[in-house]
Amino acid sequence: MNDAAPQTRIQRENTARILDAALDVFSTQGYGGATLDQIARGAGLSKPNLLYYFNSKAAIHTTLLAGLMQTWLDPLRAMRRDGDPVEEIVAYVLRKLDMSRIYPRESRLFANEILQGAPRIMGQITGDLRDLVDEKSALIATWQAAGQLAAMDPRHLIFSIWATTQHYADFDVQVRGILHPEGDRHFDAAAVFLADFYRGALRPRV
Amino acid sequence: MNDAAPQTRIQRENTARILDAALDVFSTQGYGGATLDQIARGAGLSKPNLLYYFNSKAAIHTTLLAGLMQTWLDPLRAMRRDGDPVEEIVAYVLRKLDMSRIYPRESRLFANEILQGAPRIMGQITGDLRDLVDEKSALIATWQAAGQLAAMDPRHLIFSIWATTQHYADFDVQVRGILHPEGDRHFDAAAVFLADFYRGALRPRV
Amino acid sequence: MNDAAPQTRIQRENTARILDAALDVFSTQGYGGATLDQIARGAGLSKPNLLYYFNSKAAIHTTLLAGLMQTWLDPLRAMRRDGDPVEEIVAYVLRKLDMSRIYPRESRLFANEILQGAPRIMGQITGDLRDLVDEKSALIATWQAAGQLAAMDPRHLIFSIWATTQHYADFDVQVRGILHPEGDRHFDAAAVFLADFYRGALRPRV
Amino acid sequence: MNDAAPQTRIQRENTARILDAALDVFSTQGYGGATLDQIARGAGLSKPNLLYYFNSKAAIHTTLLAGLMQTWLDPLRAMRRDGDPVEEIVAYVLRKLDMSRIYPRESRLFANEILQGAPRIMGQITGDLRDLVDEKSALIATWQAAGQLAAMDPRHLIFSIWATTQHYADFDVQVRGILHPEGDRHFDAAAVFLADFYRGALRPRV
DNA sequence: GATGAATGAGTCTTCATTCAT
DNA sequence: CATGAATGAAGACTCATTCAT
Repeated sequence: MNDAAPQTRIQRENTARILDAALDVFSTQGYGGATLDQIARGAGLSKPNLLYYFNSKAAIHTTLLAGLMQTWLDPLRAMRRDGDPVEEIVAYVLRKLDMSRIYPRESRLFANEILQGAPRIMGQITGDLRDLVDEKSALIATWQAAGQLAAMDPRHLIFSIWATTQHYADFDVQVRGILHPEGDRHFDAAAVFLADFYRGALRPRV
Repeated sequence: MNDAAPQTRIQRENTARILDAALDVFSTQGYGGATLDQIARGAGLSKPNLLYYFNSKAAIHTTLLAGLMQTWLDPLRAMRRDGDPVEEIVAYVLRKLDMSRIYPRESRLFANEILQGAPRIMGQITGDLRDLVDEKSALIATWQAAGQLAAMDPRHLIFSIWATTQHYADFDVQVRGILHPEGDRHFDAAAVFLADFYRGALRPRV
Repeated sequence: MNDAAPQTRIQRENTARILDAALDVFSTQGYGGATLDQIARGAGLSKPNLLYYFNSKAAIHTTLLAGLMQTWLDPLRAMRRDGDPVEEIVAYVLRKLDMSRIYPRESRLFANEILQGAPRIMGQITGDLRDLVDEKSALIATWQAAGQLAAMDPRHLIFSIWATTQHYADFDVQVRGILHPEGDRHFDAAAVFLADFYRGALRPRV
Repeated sequence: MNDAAPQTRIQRENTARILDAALDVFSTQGYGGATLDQIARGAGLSKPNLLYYFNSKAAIHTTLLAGLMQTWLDPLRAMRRDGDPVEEIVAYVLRKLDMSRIYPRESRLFANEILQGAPRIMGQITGDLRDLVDEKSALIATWQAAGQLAAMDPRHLIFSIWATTQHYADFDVQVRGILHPEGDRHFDAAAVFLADFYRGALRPRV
């Protein structure tokens, strides 16, 4: 039963509960550290029943990763040529930060996969991801050539955006441990900081 | 037998080989995904012999983490009040980037620990680490008040430095997958980028 | 639902398909190695539906074995007192060989059962089978006493017939592996060989 | 620990006990029907300890089959050109029968493997085994051409010898169920029968 | 200091079977 | 008649750890 789309209501529900529980576990324990027991418990299902919906531990993990990359690229894809370059990039930063706020577990799942050497998504990295980065880097270079943006390596600029925004999801406990606890309000502070920060760094130097 | 200091030469060597192998394994597999077999194989020792040096899997992991935090803070600790604030911070960025180049496994070990919720080092985070961040944030705030630095939240600034520099260690395979392969030369490009980038962002706005 | 006779056409068909698929699986995997999944797949039914027709794995196996013994004895039963003894026995050999050609899976099912110690059909062996062998052995002894057949232990003679003829079903892959592939033509060669062979061995020595 | 030859005394002993127990189980239950629990119990070891000696269920089975084919071919290999052809073949028959008496479990293991389609030893069948059969068939043909042996297909003759002799191992429970119980004495009767039988069938017809 | 031997507790997965619809 | 859903028990195999030598 790992075909196409789920059919019945129960299937849809259980599949969703499994993926949700699996996201919890994989994103914190990593693939090797996760156990089906934890996932089954989290989903409120017996282990064999869980395996009735997904044939293996790997299948669950694969399913989670499958949709991830595309969702992950959406904010960058949405960066457009028209409009002010600096604001276009700042908007991208803020969209990406929003992803970290809304989907922190997905971010950590992704981070775990990369830390392990990306055994399952290397293809997507050197494929879709690299292509998109190449394309957007060219766009940024155009802006820079036009003097609308400070000169700097576009790829490393993109890396910096990923790093600074994902940090708030991946290193969440550290961030919270250092900032005196304030719920999720630090995301607003982060947004303010990052917007200022990137505006400062990106504005063309005279 | 993880008391005091190792005695004989063989003991010192084996302890070192175990920690080195363990660093390989824990940093890529995470704690749960790592096995003593992998570590023993990497160290060229039998599993029982490995447990002669460290009483348990947890003991090896703990030993690795123990020294880590201090080493990790050194570059920040070295940030001094005297000298030009912008350059002082840029120097810190570059020191930190160097850490990622020289100790990528340590960086990944740390990232893994945080991703898992920092169960073993939460104390150090809300202790030494927070204290140091508080202290250096105050220093940065002083500089800002003196108009020597653009105004921005000092803690989030520090987060951004951690994020952008550790990215080159933690997301190494992604970075290499996107940049067309060029050995370790991208660290130089990263240094140039980050120096420019931070100078641009930090210089006081008129 | 393994009572009386099947009722509807669909029931008859499905029962037949199940038994056919089960014969495939049990005869090659043995009882323990067979799974209901394999059988259900072979029959084109869902597992629960399969268990609607037969209450258990054991029930299917039992049903298969039940009819088997009688069919298996028919060729021997057909051996008659009248006619030439040598040709009567040769005719039995050829009938038995035909069984191996037409019902190789049944032969292998039987062989599997015996290899496992005949846990389910020991009763039939020491009952019907032994009785029939006793009866036909007496007949053969009569022929031998009359000088119409070379003297030899009648029971071991019967064993030899079973062995040589069933070999072509039970060790089919070995036979085909040694003879260079030639479809099913080797059964004709086997018939010629066995007829000659038994005539030579059985004819009274002067 | 499935390398080369066992080293220590304990290893030798346990390896032997495992293989002995495994032979019991595989030869009656087939590969799929056998469980490591049964084998471990038979060997007087815990299951993990058993897997310390052989890495997997398949490894035990492979080890058992590995030596088998060669041992199985020895009696045929020993058939020599010199001496009386009929007696040479009869001697082969009796050697082969002896194998069934002394190594009945090995015979059943082999039979099980063939019944399942020889998935693991097909290579040896179409290799060594076929080569040897080709060679000895040529020898038999020579004898027949010289008028020292009745004319008949040599390969089917060899099949008949395998069939009649292995029958006493593979169908042991059936043989014993039909013959009124008499310990192992029926092997002597079988030897007498088969010697007579093959002499009668093989002697050249006038 | 080092290794062979052993194991209890898990971990993933399969299987025969049941139940509700 | 038939299938989706569920499961307890077992099966193969792994793992951290222990013990004796």
